[in-house]
Amino acid sequence: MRHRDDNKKEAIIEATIHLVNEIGFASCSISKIAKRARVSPATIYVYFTNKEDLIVSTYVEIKKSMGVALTKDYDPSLPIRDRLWRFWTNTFTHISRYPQHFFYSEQFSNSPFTSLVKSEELDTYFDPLHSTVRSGIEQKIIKDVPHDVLAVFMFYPILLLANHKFCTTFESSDDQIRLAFDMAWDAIRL
Amino acid sequence: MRHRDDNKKEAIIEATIHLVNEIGFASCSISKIAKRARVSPATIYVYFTNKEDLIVSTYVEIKKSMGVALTKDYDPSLPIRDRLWRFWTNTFTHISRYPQHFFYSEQFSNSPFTSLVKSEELDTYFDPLHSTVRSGIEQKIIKDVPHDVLAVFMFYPILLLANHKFCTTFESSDDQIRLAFDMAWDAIRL
Amino acid sequence: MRHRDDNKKEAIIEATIHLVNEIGFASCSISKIAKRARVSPATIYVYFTNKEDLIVSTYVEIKKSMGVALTKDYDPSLPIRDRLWRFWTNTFTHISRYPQHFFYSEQFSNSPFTSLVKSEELDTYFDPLHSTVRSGIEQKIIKDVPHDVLAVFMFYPILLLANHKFCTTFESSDDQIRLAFDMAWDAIRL
Amino acid sequence: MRHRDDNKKEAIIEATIHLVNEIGFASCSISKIAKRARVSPATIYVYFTNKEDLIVSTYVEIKKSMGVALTKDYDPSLPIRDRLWRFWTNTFTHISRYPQHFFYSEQFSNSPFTSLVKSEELDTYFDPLHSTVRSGIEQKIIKDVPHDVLAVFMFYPILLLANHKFCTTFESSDDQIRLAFDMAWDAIRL
DNA sequence: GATGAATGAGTGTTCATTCAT
DNA sequence: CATGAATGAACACTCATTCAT
Repeated sequence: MRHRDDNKKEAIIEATIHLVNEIGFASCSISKIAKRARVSPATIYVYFTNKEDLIVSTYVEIKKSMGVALTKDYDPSLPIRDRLWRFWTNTFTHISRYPQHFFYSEQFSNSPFTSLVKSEELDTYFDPLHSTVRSGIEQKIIKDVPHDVLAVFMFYPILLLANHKFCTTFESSDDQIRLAFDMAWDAIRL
Repeated sequence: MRHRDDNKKEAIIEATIHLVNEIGFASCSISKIAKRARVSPATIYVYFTNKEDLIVSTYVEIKKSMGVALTKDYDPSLPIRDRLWRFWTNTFTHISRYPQHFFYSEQFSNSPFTSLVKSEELDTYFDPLHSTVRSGIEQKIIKDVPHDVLAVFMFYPILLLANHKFCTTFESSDDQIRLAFDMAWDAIRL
Repeated sequence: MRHRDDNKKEAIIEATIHLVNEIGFASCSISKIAKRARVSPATIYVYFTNKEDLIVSTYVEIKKSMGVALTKDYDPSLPIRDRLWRFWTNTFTHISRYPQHFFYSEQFSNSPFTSLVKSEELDTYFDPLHSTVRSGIEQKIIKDVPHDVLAVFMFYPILLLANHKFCTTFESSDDQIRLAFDMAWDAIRL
Repeated sequence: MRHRDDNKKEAIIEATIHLVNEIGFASCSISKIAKRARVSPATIYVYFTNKEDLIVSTYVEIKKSMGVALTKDYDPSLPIRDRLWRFWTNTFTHISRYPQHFFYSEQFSNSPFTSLVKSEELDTYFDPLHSTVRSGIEQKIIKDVPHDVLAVFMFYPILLLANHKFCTTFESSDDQIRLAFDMAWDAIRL
């Protein structure tokens, strides 16, 4: 018996991401994905139970790798602001490197598929962010508002700035990234 | 000859918006919309040249009415911060009143259809925002960064906060709205 | 009460012929014809009971005008061969002048609509041909075979030769027309 | 994996031919063909890329088998007239055996689809005809006119005579076939 | 007479999925 | 494991025709 070919699974996921980038979510069909990944449509059903599973799994994969990238050099001994700065720049670097992954997750987040993701499964990857924010609040450095409100000013801006559909003028130069971070920091700091 | 029934066109647009809210953009088909609007699928093609036209037109309609709502009590004699505050609260009020319109435009913005909107056509509706930001910068009240970067901290946050998919804890109470505005203001003010 | 507008009826028929030439029989729809004729689809139903009627009537119109053209200078006092020669050249002249009509009738003849034409209605227009052939046989100048077999060699060749789909090399020069007539004459003469 | 069922492809082609005979080219839809062939409409797209491909392929298939039938006993050592006689009778035999194929190709030839056939692909099947005509001309037995003009008198008459829409009186008796051949021969011989 | 609105039935085609190999 | 064949259901869209004006 042959083993499951992880290359094949990965090829399918990569094909999904690229196709979504090229033709959009709605026009993305199993057969097109199969053609792009150079496998048979039936093969996709070896690795995923159905289209929904493929699309959600692809998202989860993207989010996981993003979580890993964000927190790769997490150092709880650093000051709050420096820790946040690292998250900020790591996010930018990661998005710049994998813009297609970013675009996919943007489309996914605004689709009804979102509700199918078990968020606990992903949350652990972003624990360092939560810890940092939590201690920031405890140390009276950061405003004492719910985490998701803070996220609106500290993390979503990166996604918006990196998205050329929304921000046509923003260039990911070091200067601009630092400037935007200062704005985010001004928003959340006490 | 029968005369054109504007109610019918509106019914089609409303059906589109509601369906997108219920089943999402991708699964939204002409025949489902027709059923929802209680017209024949063929009738949709009397009012719109094709599906794309229907979807884009619906978005434009939503955006226009949003623009009108935002700027309805625009008063250029007010201080910058007060003007922004009005935009902020108007947006919240409008989104709370028409959450479905809001959800539709969120999905639309993250779809490949976005590129089909002639943005100039809509821009005029949001001119007061641009003027306000511009004079804020001139008066050295607001940071001198590109408008879309400012928007990331001043306008998109409202959309995110109002979106219960992203912010599960945020309640649109007056207190919270004011608090969030303060954060936005801290981000952009000099 | 307005009178029936013959211009309008004619415009519809002309539009039908031209459209068939451009996009073919199968793709020819009432609404396209209406657009081409600059009338409303509903107007077509003022002049024709349905699509079938329109298509058959158009064919009949074409055939009638062809019959008239063929026999316009019919002179029963001329010798058989000269009479046939006039039919022959008249046909060529007419087809060259109205190639679109010719193409339409070719498509029509090979469709199941043909069976709907009351051939007697048209036959009278071609009586001179039949008389000529009949006296040719009686005078032992033409072979004594059924008229439609004679037609296969004396009349259809013109249609085929004039049809550039079948005959790519045939040029309607006087020489070639005379040469082809000689061949036809050789086939049927005793 | 299931293996491709050639019977299925043939069934689709046969269904196409028969339907065209029954209801005509224009009203022939994919779903009707599918129903006739007892397959799903989708299955047709396994074997043909689209409707056009199906229709053209069907024609090419018919033409090929006709070419083979015409030239099956081709013998270049026979006299010109005898060779032509064989083509003539072979054509008649073939058309009588497969009248539906004949009717299909007549309809096809007068449709806009004709232009899609790569004629070179088919020409080779009819090479013996061209050789025969060519040597007939060289030997000064046949008139020195373009091949397609000769075809108008030597080959198309068969199609017309066999077509009961055009020739209602012609019976495919040996006598009549021989008589018609004599007429054709008179037309082209020197 | 003339028309644009309106539609049920149909178009060609693609879909997600299953099946047999 | 891997696949091309096969399909019912759905897709966006157009059809010929009728209706109210």
